[in-house]
This record gives sequence, C-alpha cells and structure tokens, in this order.
Amino acid sequence: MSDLKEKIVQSSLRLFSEKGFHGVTVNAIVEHCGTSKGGFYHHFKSKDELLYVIHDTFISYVLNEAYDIKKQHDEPMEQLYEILKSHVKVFDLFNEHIVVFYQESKYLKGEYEQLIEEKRDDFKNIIMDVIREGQKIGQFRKEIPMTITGMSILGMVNWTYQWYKKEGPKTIDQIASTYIDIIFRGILSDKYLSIYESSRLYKQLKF
Amino acid sequence: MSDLKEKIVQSSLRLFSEKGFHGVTVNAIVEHCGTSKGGFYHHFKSKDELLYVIHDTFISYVLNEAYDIKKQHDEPMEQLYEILKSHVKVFDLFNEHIVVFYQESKYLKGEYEQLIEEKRDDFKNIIMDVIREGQKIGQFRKEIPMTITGMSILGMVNWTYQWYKKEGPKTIDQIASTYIDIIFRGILSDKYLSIYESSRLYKQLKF
Amino acid sequence: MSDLKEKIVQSSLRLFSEKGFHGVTVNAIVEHCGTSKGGFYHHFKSKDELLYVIHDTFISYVLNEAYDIKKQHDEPMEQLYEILKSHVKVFDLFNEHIVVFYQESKYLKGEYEQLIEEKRDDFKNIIMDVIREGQKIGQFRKEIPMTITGMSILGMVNWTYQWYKKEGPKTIDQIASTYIDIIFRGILSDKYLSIYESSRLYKQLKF
Amino acid sequence: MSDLKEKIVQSSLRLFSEKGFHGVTVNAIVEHCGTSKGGFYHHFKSKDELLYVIHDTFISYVLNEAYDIKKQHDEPMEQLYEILKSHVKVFDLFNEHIVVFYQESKYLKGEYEQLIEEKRDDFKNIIMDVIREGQKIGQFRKEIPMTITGMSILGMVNWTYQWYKKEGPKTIDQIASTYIDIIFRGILSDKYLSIYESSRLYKQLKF
DNA sequence: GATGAATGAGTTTTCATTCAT
DNA sequence: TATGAATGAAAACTCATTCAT
Repeated sequence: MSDLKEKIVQSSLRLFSEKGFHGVTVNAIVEHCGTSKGGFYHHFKSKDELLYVIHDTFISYVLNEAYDIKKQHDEPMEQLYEILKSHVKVFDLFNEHIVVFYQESKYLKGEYEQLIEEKRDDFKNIIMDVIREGQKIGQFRKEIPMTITGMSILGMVNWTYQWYKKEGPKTIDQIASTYIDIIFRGILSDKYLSIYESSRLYKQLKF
Repeated sequence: MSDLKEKIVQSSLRLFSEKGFHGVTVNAIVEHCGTSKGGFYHHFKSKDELLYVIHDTFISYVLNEAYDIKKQHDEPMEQLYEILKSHVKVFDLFNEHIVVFYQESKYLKGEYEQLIEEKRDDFKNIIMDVIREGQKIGQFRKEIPMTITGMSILGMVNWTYQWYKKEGPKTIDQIASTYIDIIFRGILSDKYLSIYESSRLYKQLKF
Repeated sequence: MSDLKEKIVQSSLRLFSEKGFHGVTVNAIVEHCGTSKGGFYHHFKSKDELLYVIHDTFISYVLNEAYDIKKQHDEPMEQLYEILKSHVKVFDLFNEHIVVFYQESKYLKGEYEQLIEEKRDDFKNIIMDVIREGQKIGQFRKEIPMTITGMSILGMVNWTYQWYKKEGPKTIDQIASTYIDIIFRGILSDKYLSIYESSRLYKQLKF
Repeated sequence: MSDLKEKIVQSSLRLFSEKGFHGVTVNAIVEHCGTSKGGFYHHFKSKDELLYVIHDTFISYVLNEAYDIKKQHDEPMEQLYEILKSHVKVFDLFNEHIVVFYQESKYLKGEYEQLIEEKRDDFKNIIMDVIREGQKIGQFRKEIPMTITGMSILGMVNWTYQWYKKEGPKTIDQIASTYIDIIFRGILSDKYLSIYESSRLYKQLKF
C-alpha cells in the first residue's frame, strides 16, 4: 500500500472511530492527512470503498488468526482459550478498526456488505464449531444451548470495544484472563473444570 | 404522546434499526407513517431530537427497572439475577430501540448526548455496585476484577441486540437463562455456587 | 379595531422593528401577544396584510397632517415650518411604525405596494409643492434645484428613525428645532432669512 | 477574488437591491450568474456571509476615503467639504451596495453584525469629530447641538440611496453641490459663511 | 500522480396558511 | 370567535464525486 493510501486509512480510522462514518466528510479526511480530494480519489474509488478496506483489514486478520489457532491446537478447550486470548489482543492492536467495524457495518453497500458478511460468518462458525466439538466430546457443558453460548462469548469479548482504552487501568492481558476465567467456569463441564484449573492454561492467567 | 408522534417514533424505529440513522431521511419517515414534513417538525424540533427521544425512552425504562429491582431485593446475587432477567427481556420489548441505542449514540449531539450518557452511567453504576457488594460479602469471587466482570456481563447481555430475532429458535427466556447460568457459574464463589444450584433461582431457569 | 387586532399590531410592531419582517414568524407574533394562529388569521388575511396595515396607519396619518397644515397656513415658509415640526414629532409617536415603514416596504406585495406608494408620493408631492411655491415667490433660494432640496429635507428628517431613541439625551422638540434651523438657513433667500430670524417662528425653536 | 466569486457578488447585488435579501433565494442568485449551488457554497460559507461581504466592501471603502481626507486637509470646513463630496460620489459607484447596506443590515448575524457596526461607528465618529472641531474653532455655529447636526448631515446624504438613479436628471455632482451648499449655509458661523462664499470651495460647486 | 474549483442531487429545516373541532 | 395540529411548497445547505489543469 502506498504511503499516502496508508495515511488516508490512518486518518479516517481516527476520525471515523471518533465521529462515525457519517460524521466525517471526505474533506475532513484529506485535511487531516494533508492531501487533496484528488489524492483521495486516486487511491479509493469512493468513500464506501475506504469503509470496506477498513472492515476487510480487520476481519481478515481476525479470521486468519482463528484459522491458524485451529490448525495448531487439537483440543476445543485449548482452541477456545487461544482464540479468546488472541482475539482480545486484537482490541489493542486494531482498536479503531473495531469501533468502525461494529458501528458502521450497516453502511457497507452492495458487494462490500456481502464480502464482509461472509468473513464475519466464517469467524462466527469457527467459534461455533469449537463449541459444538467441545460439547460433543464432553469438555463443555451439554445442558446449555450452543448458539447462545457462542453468542455469549462473542458478546462478552466484542463488547470490549465499547469501553476499552489503551491508557486504562487494566492491561489487555488482564482483560483476556478475566474473560477466559469467567467463560471457562461458566461452560466447562465439572470434569474438565478441574482439569483446567490444575493446567498450565489456568496458571498463565493474570488478573 | 399524541397519536401522530407515536406513529412517527414507531416508523423511525423500524427504519433506523434497519438502515441506520443516516440511512433514513426525514422524507422516508414521513412517507412510512403517512404524514408530512410539517407534521414531523410539529412534533420534533429536529431529526436529532427524535434520535434523543428514542434513546431516552429506552434508557429510562431500563434504569427504572434496575432501581426497582435493587429496592425489592437485598442480596446481590438475587439483585443480579433479577436485573439480568429483566434486562434481557428488554431485548424483546425494545428490540428496535436497542439497535438504535447501541448503533447510533455517536450521533447524539450536544446536550442530548450528555443527558443520555448520564443515565447510561447510572445504569452501569448500579451493576457495578451490585458486583462490588457481592464481592464484599463473599457471594462473588474476589479474585477477578470488578470492572472487567461488570463489563463482561454487560457485554454478553447487550450483545444480544446484534443477533436476537423475535422469530428465532430461542425464546428470550432461554437466552436469559443461559446468560445467567454462564455468569453465575463464572462469578459466584464456590460456597454460593452450591447454594445457588440448589436454590429456587436455579430451578426457574429454562434452557 | 378589536382589542385583539390592536394587540397583534402592537406585538408585531415591536417585533418587526427589532428583528425585521422576515426575522419574525407568525408564531412569534401570536406567542408574544398571547393568542393563536387562528386568532391571527381571523383578523388578518395574511402576514402581508398585517405589514400593509402597519404601513397604511403611518403614511395615512402623516399625509393627513400635511394636508391639514397646508390648509391652515398660506405661506410656504410657514407651511414647511409646520410640516417639519409635525413630521418630526411623528418619530416620537410612531417610532416603530416608521422603522418598519422604511425598512420593509420592499416586501409589500402587489396591490398593497401600490396603495402605499401612492400615498408616499402624495406626501412627497406636498413637500415639493411647498418648495416650488416658496421658490416662485422668492422665499426660498432659486439657485438650488427643487428636487434635490426636497429630497435633502426628507432625507434629513426621515433618517431620524435610524438613530432616534425615546430615552436619548435630545428631546424630539430639540431635534425638530435643529432640523428647521439648519434647513431654513440653508434654503431661505437672504431677504427672508432675516425676516425669519426676527419672527415668532425662530423664537419658538429650542435647541 | 476569483472570477466566479466576483460574479456571484455582482448578481446578488443586483438582485438584493431590487428585491431585498429575503426576496432572493440562493437558487435565484446562482441561476442569475450561471453557476451552481455548489459553486456558491464553495465561495461563501452561507448566504449570511455573502451579505457580510457586501456590507464590508462598502463600509471599508467609505471609511478609508474618510481617513484619507482627514489626513490630507487640516481645516474642519475643508474636511467636511471633501468628505461630503467624496461620500456622495459613492452613491454613484456603489449604488447597489448602499441599498443593501441600508436596507438589510438588520439581517447581519452575530459576529458579522458586530464587525460592520464597528466600522459604521468609526465613520460616524469621523464626522462627529470634524463637527466638534469645527465648532470649537468657530467655523461652525455653536448654538446647534453637535450630535443632531451630525445626524442631519448623515441623514441628508445617506437618504440619497432612496431616490438616486444613475439615469436621473441630476448628476451626482449636482447633488453633492446642493447638499454642501445647504449644509454650509445651515451650519457655518456668519463669519466663516462669507469666507466660504468667496472661496474656491464655493466656486467649485455646480448646481 | 496531485490539485481544488465546480457540480447537483439530495438533505434537513422553515413557516405561512388551512381547517376540523 | 378561537384553537393548534397538520400541511407542503420552498428555502438553505451538504457533500461525495468529477475533471480540467
């Protein structure tokens, strides 16, 4: 990506996450990063494409991380553990992307919307697969519905974008640890809960 | 509230929750509910005020519910239980309000923004107080940080708006039950977890 | 005129003279005088008619005064003296009418515009006739052009509305006296200037 | 100033002076000068700003003229003579500006109003200073009040915009000469009146 | 590649006026 | 007579996008 294109993305991330997609004009973006209308439209077909690029950068990263983790770990419990750990860290790295991702998706148009939705579903399905598998082999409690469980986890984690501040009193590791601990206690079957509590995984957590 | 005003709110809720505040013009609203621009502006100073009214209706309801519950129950565990039960139900009653509330708050302007933020903080503080109190008297685990715990719960619950559909396969009661169960297992101290599991509260849950 | 109609006129005079015809809505008028839209339109066909009524009240009064004076005095010098004295006093009595009259005439429409223009011309012609007659019989200097002289006098006097304040340091009589004195020195022929200076007219002036 | 900006000002001057600020829409302006709404708002923040620019162009010119004259002449009598001569000529050069200036000032908003008022006051004060000085050194009659005298002069001169037409029977020089003659006879002390009448100044006048 | 003046369709908002009660 | 909710035409203004330079 050219320097200018990168600068435009950075400026728009800052501005969109502060004021929302519709609260920021193309003019405001080009002024913020010291270029011109022409410069902007040389790199992006439209403001909508810029919004798409931001969405895609984020969801592609998250998706790849999840794929990698699934490949590298066999146990659902471990997979969930690592995905959560990795996903929460993303809120640190992609803070502004995420705000835009969860606030402005509605304004993606036509094909852009579809492309993003697909990847978003892919990610959700990875989580759901992990939970389904975990319930099947008895690691996760079978009495609670899979879908709701999956959405609970996603909700808890994704909500982070609403309140997390880099300069806040809690590090991203503390937050990840707390999420994992609450979730694992909440969904692990009794048998696996004690395995987990005496495992390396539990000992890594830092509140 | 006059009939027309109510109709305008209903139409805009439907439209805003589908297409976003900026995806809906005042024209679209008045056409949807069969009135005129003048009719709209007779009842609302601006499109911004309409957005505020929607926000306020929702947050005021939620806040009052929480106040009432805190008054009617003494135990933090019970308070949290009832607040969650009540709050999740709200996603059924105020589905569209909520979508707007969590997607469009950024576009509230000036005083409107402040007024809503105050009530939003009030609600958050009620939750935090319950958790603090619960930790203090040993009902909730002390080893996990209160703030993150509180935000985890809010996140899990609030995220519901992203996926809940009235016609979906899960009733709102099932969803509430699942949330409560995951959360209570996740945050209750060992001692109170067994008390809870043999209590009326647990038996009421329906997955 | 009914009490309410009178009240509407008074309110609109106050508001128009402060903020201009277009700076005041019918709503603002009815709120200021405690009636309703219906009340307003019961008494006036339109906002335009109200503007006309204000114009007509003022110009009709001024015109009648001038007619009366011309009838009661024979000498151009005396006629001019009395017209000026009377006309300046009008700025005290009809302060707000006048502000509206000179600022908003442009917005009179169709027939209203014509009706007012006629009376306005009538008044101007009275002044011009007096000057013409005065020049003819040698009371006023013949070397200066009649039209410009007339407009000079009207300008000096009419401009009063731009700066005169009832609570100001100068009484309306002082203002009238000064105008008359400057004008008479400026336009009286040498012969009549000395007659004037030793006359009752001059002695009445109060600076 | 860009060509288009200049064209917009010219069109709006023509239209405003004919129909008043509120009688002319932005649409009418852009049609009159063959541009687009966008073109208009590219050059002016608002219709209000355009009104301000028109006001400022005029009053700044007038003010500078007056400053220059005060510098170049020492005698109050000469200063007044030159200021009047110059100021009346302005009605020829800035005819439309002036109509707008005296009819629409009321609609200047906020800071625009203030900025113009300041310069307007500056100009008034220059006139007043000249008169005060003239009275002090005995050139102007002391028995008439300075303020009223000043306002008389301003009124007579400024009123010109109400009736002066470029194509009218009187040239702007004739009008200026008449004003000066009436005013000088009206306010010069007896001693200076005869000095004036035999001076170059008097002989320059053309009725 | 880069510029920024110009475009015009689309948006919010205003407000004089009407009319059922 | 009096009310005020409702109307809708017309206004000011916005802003993504284009294009000649």
